[in-house]
Amino acid sequence: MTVVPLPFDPIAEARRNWDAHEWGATNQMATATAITRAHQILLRRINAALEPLGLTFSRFEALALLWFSRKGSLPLGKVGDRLQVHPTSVTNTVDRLEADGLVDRIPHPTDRRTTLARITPAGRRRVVKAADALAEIGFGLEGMSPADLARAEGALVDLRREAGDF
Amino acid sequence: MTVVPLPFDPIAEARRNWDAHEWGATNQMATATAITRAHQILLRRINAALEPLGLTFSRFEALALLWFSRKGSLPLGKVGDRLQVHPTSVTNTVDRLEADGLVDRIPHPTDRRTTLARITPAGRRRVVKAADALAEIGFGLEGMSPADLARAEGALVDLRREAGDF
DNA sequence: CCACAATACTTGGACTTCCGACTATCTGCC
DNA sequence: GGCAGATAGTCGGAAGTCCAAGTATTGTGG
Repeated sequence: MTVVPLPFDPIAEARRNWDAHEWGATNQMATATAITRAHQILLRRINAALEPLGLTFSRFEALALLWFSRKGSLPLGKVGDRLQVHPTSVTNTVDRLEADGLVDRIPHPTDRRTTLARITPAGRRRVVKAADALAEIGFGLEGMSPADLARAEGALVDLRREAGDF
Repeated sequence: MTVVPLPFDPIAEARRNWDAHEWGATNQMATATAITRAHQILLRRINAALEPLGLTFSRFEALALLWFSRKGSLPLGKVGDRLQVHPTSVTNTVDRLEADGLVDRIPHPTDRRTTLARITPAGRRRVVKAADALAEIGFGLEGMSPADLARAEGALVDLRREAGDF
């Protein structure tokens, strides 16, 4: 992908245009754009760091969740709730992790509707390597000062809470 | 999608686990997760608001960019630079906008390699409606206070700049 | 106790994004 | 002038996300 620095901040530019046309909600527009761009940057860097390990960010998130879980397994639905993704995305993610032998599906002991995803020993080894790789690149956020990290995280708490993230 | 509030902040939880395993870069991990979740929330709300208009967020961004441009047209490459997306994504987006009659492709007057995307009158009408719809929902950021909007935007400036956004 | 509703997951389809590879065109330097 | 390399865009394929719909199982109210 071409990475050619622009001679100006595109968000400041958008702000001017937005105000000129009196479209309203300019501050929200600017913040939404900033979050979108930040996410694009993050995801590209993180996925690039995980690519040699045969993982993507979403697979890593799922794997880390299982790794942190007490029994090393969780119902697929719980995984979706925690990662805030659609059930079909969980199916897809677990399919791929299972194909790579990092996870397996086992039946729930009492509820036959439910399937558990369980991290395998290979999965545990892989997720540790991936965590190292991500820590190595500072999760793609090396451009941010500690103060900015805290500011960004804090500013987004209310949005996540109001949206039902917790 | 199921939206079941969790009884705790998953990021605080991840922070504890991360620290317990001494994986490093905990602050970056937390911020990266917050940005990822915020983006998921945003994108869902914005696309839901645009769906009745037959648009998606990426198509809207491209359309708005053309609408703001002086001549109502831009080379496809410029669109990609401004939106920070891959050239193939621009091809895809413009294909769909063109199929809906909101944009057309015209040759560059002097450089025959280059194709311009030009917004049509229908495109101009549509983008105004879409901007109204997005302002109506505050770009999906109604959960954030004005102070938090500014904090988030400010905290992400360095990341964008360092990544070549401008 | 049994029909109806809710829950858990999967399948198929649409959309966006990226990468690698390819064609066409322009630019620069010998 | 002409060839090598850069630039612009497209195509095919892989991956992620979502929605709508379908199957299987569990829960519940009359």
